[in-house]
Amino acid sequence: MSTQSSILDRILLNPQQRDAVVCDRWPQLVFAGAGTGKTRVLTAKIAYLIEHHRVNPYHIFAATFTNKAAAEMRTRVENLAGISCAGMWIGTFHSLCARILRQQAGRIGYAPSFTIYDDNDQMSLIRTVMKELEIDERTMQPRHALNLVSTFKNACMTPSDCAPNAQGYYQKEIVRVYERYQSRLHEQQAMDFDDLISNTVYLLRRDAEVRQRYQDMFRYVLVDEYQDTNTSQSMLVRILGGSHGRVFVVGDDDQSIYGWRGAQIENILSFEKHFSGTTVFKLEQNYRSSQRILDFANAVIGYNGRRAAKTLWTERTGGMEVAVSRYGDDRQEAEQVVECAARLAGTGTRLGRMAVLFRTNAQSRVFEDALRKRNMPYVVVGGMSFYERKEIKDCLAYLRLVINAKDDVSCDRILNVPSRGIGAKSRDMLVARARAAHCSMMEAILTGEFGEAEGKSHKGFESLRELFMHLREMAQGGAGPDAILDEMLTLSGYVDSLEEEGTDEADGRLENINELLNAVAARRKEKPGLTLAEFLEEVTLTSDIDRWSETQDAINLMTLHCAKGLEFSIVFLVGLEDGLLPSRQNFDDNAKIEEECRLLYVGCTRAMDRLFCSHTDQRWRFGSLMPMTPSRFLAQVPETLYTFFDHTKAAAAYEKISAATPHVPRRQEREVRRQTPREQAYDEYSQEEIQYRIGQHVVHRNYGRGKILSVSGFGPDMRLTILFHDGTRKKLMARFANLETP
DNA sequence: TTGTTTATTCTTTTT
DNA sequence: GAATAAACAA
Repeated sequence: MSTQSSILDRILLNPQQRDAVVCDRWPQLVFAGAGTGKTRVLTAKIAYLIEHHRVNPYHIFAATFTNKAAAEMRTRVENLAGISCAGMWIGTFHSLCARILRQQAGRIGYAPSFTIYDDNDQMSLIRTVMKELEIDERTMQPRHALNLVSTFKNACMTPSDCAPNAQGYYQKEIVRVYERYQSRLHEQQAMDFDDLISNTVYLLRRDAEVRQRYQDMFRYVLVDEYQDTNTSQSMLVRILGGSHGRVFVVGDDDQSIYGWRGAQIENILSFEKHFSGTTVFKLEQNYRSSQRILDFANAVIGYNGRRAAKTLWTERTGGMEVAVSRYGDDRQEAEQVVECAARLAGTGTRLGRMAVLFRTNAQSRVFEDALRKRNMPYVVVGGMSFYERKEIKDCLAYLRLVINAKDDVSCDRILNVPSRGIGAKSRDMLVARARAAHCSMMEAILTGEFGEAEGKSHKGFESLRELFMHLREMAQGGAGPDAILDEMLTLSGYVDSLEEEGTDEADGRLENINELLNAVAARRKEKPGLTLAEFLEEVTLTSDIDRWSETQDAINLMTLHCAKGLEFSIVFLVGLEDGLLPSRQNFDDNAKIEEECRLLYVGCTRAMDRLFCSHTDQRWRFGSLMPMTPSRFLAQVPETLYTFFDHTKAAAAYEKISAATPHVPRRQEREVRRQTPREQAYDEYSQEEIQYRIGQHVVHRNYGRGKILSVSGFGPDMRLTILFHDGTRKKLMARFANLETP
């Protein structure tokens, strides 16, 4: 790092960005509209502090919402300031808090190796709690209970804080569930996502010594996406940064889309109230999108009333028109979007720079089908991630139990997987024994507490005891996660039982397990000292988007939420219909409708060069065709800001959009995503696949003439529902039905 | 106790 | 239509 060159010479900043970076009057708030260089300012600020103000990197606390954003910040600071950021406090709120809590676990009655429960684990726990309290799932939905518990925690309210405010039977029951849920978590040495934040806040509030320590340590507190912070997160920022006031937050109220997760848009709108003497900056020059796209996006967000005043502008005047298309149904929508993408790929835009964005994960399916049909490579980001699969969760549960024998949720999960003759009855007996001995299920197994249980289950318990004795010994002996996982897979019989099954599904699972082994090994290579505990924490706190990178040349399919913070040359915004965007579930509440509008705005502002919006007349939902109307957000965009294409009126309109996008011969492209054996089976089958359509008339040799009501599945799994002339309705496997067309 | 069939609810969005 | 839970058979 040369002494005469300043950070400001090495990074290009406009006057507003520069003002924010060099400002030394704290606290500071930056309103950064979409595509205005938010990350650039944040990283420049850190580099500037380190280099110009000679701030020790370890005195900086920088929080983001995704690991991806954190990793990006890290590497950019490293490049800019020419230092290594290893060990620096740059991370997500959750991982930074986990780090503090592991250092201080003893102070709040936890072991440093506490387990982190994800959404799935939370659900299992709340279910067992409700069962214990004898609350019927029909009177209280576990999902709803969990949401309320989460709301309490986000506001840093303990069960005893809630109790006095609880009115009526239902609320009192909820508090009872919360109380029991929380004590079970503690007994099992586990914390859920919300606990990571709220327990840190409790710790810092209660323990003056610890508080002092971290306040001294974190002399600068920086936060990205401040509009997404919830109450506990803003409390944390206030505790850490409030005393010295050196707080720097960046955000955009127009991109607040996590209200449903407790985010308080008020945190950014009234930041100045909490932090007196705040200097406010506004970044309004957009470097991402063309003028046409920006105009369209601005019109969309204009639907909302309450906003911090700002006007985005760009030097990229003109650009291609925004297209709004109407399609007959979702299948047509998918086919045409894919066709359009293929054409554009032929004119030079790489598929990796295109994205299809939708409101719900379920919408990805039609696009996957359409893309697969054309042999085009695609990546689905989010949705059911690798680490959410059953077999992977099972493996992780085993590993968690090795570290933390108090984890009953994990024990429950693997107790009889693979089956060892321990059914519901034996399980209940184990739980009863454990409770009598004041210990956890696994602890009871390890001490042989299952006693003289007769028959099959005794053998099962005994094998579990041996397995875990062995694995725990390995872990204590310093064995790495890869070795422990490998040993567990063979000794538990997990692999054997899958191999025995021999079905395509079991093969797929085995393959996934293999991939997990590879992932652990790879991670271990990158970071040789990686402990089992660290690996598990990494896995639970890492999401699908964190691993996403644009290097693959495949079109990206993801939800609007997932797309935040990303940019693409070409964006297809699909399913812009009332009930979907805005979601029907948010119809009742105006604040929620406004959040849906912001969601659409986020989607529009992802596009750099071209934006294609679409809606359909009919869409398959819940297994039947539902009539749809265009989104109310589209209705208020002036028609001059886009070109409308009606694809329901057959060829004429279609020709028009074809002309708009130059035609190129279809290219055969290889799918980047690895195919599972199951998918290969489908592909092989589809070579000779017979096409069936809804409404098609067919003849069956036993049942006679009939009409196809619905088609489900594809390949060898394709099923047909057929209404026969005698009025009977039958569901048949297409490949066995031997249908003829009359 | 296990594996199969039937009934039910469900879809927002995720660290 | 799909995934899951309860119900049922073996």
